[in-house]
Formats: sequence, structure tokens, C-alpha cells
Amino acid sequence: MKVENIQSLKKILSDKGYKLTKARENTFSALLSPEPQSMATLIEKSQNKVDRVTMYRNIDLFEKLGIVNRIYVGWKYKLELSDNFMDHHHHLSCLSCGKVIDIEDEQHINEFIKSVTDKFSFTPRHHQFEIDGFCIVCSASKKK
Amino acid sequence: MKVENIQSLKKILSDKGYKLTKARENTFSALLSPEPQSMATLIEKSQNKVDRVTMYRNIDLFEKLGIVNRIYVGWKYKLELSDNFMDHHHHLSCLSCGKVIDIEDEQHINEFIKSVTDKFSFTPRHHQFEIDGFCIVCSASKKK
DNA sequence: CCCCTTATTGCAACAAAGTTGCAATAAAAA
DNA sequence: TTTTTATTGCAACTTTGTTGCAATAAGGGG
Ligand SMILES: [Mn+2]
Ligand SMILES: [Mn+2]
Ligand SMILES: [Zn+2]
Ligand SMILES: [Zn+2]
Repeated sequence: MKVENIQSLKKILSDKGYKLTKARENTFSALLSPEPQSMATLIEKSQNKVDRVTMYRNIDLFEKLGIVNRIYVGWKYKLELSDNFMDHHHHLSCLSCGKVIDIEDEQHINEFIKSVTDKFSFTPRHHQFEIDGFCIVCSASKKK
Repeated sequence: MKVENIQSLKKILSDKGYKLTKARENTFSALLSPEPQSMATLIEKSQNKVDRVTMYRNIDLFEKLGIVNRIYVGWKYKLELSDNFMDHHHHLSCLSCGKVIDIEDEQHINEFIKSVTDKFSFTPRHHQFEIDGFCIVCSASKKK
């Protein structure tokens, strides 16, 4: 669900009976970023514009409406605008040094997603594939 | 890292200079379950045997030692003994009703994991593949 | 088996994260 | 403009996770 501007945001909201408010405009503004952001960051960026509680409520709503994705990075989740139908979050994550390697292979994954979602008549919105283990460097030095 | 019994737990711990304590035995007992469990569940199962704080500390330790995996289910993480070299955690998770559907297809996934980890000389310990979206029921009934 | 050293525990106190009820307010519709 | 209804902010609360520290218990050596 791509949101181009405030107008398209308003349409998405009103189509479902929700109102476009100042708080929601500000929530959307805070989400504009090249990187996924933590809830704490969004709250801080909007301080004295959007109340904490309202931020939680609107992020929940936006996620339900498909405007944002919640992804896991390390041990916590972050939020991002779901600009593309399906962003790719596939990575190898080293449990020792924390290094994250991105996997490029869209081919296999997209085929797999289609076959499995079709089977269950599931409407996919977002996915994430993570392999935890040890990178080549940390595998070599096996201590601790 | 498979832990067969208390003896093997003691070995894993002492090899790294950690002690086997009553609290750690009870932590291990609480982890015995066919399902991944939340931190809250583990704490409750061990109430008046292991202090909350100690539970957090020992779960952290166990994860570092490879005894437990932390996986994400819906919006939160759960913990499980890493009995098998690589447990399968592939699921479809409904953003609306929270229902989780397990994906059985090991074939494609294992092939994919092997190809990608080989490519980067990465030593996998655990993986997780999650597709968020809407189940057949919630897809049908649109709003809210 | 006892002593000694050191890791580990429990507790209290705190910090961070997320939730709920409700009266006041601001959208949107009429 | 008036009416209707969703939304907000606030206060209070619950849940989750962290830190410092004195008391305790595990394990090794004698
Ligand atoms: Mn992808
Ligand atoms: Mn599974
Ligand atoms: Zn590494
Ligand atoms: Zn559902």
C-alpha cells in the first residue's frame, strides 16, 4: 500500500471510515525515512506534536491498513512505510559479531511465497526471512 | 546444541566456566515443552523457584551458549530449546486475528538455506521465515 | 569433609514499553 | 452552522526488562 502524499493517505483512511487528523499527518511524516525506525524514535521525532498513546494507536492502525510494516532487527521490531508491495528483508545474521548480510535471491523466495500463500488462501503483505548463525570470520575463531 | 539431561547441561556450562545451579536446572525444566514459550510463561512456570531477574539472566546465557533459540511469533519473541540442528519456524501470521499457520514445506527452504549459506561460508544455527498478512477469514471480512 | 574463592542469586528500586478508561476536542457529514 | 462520531490527550496502570549490591551456594583444592 503506497502512500504518495497526504491526499492519498486521506483516501485510504476515509475509504475505511477513518478520519485524517493532524496527529495522523504527523505520524506519517515521522515515518518518512530511508531506514526502519523504532517506536521510540518515532515518538521522539513527534514529541509535542503527537502523544505517545496516540502514536501507538495510529501505528497500529497504519499497520492494519497496510501503510506500515513491522520488521524485526536484532531483538526488537522497527517500523517502515510499506512503499513496495513486498520489501525484501532476507538476511544472514551473525550471533557473535552482529554482522548482517543481505540475501539478494528474490527468485526462489517469491515462488515459494506464492505457492504457500495460494495453498492457504492467505493474503500476504510482508515477509521476513532470517538465518541466525556465525559468519565466516566468527566461525573461524571458535572461542567464546 | 542439544541438551539431553542435566549432566549434559552441566558439561556445557562448566566447559565455559559457568556453574550448574538450582536456578539453572529449573530454567531448563521450564523450557521443556513442545511449543516455544514466552518469557512470561517461563517466569510463571518457575515462580517461587526462580526469580524473574535470574530467569532473564539465565535465558540470555542459555541463548549465548546455543541452548535456546529466540524466535518471533506475531509481535513478540518466544523461547525454545534448540534440540534440532535447525528447527523449522516458517509460518503465516495473520495481522488481524493473530492466527499462526505453520508451513510444512521443508524441501524448498532447506535447499535455499544451503545454497545461500554455502555462498557466504556462513554457519547456520537457526532460521525463521515469516509471512505477515491476512488469513482467509479476515481477508473475507474487510474492515476493522 | 571443610575451607576458600568466585560466580550466582534474590531483592529492591528503577527504567522502558505498552495499555485502558474517559472527558474534551476536532473531523466530517448534514 | 449544527450535529454526529471518531479521535485525542491525559492520568493511571500493567507488563517487560535492567542495575547495584549484599547474601548465598557451587565447585575446586587441601
Ligand atoms: Mn522478497
Ligand atoms: Mn513451523
Ligand atoms: Zn560474525
Ligand atoms: Zn485472521
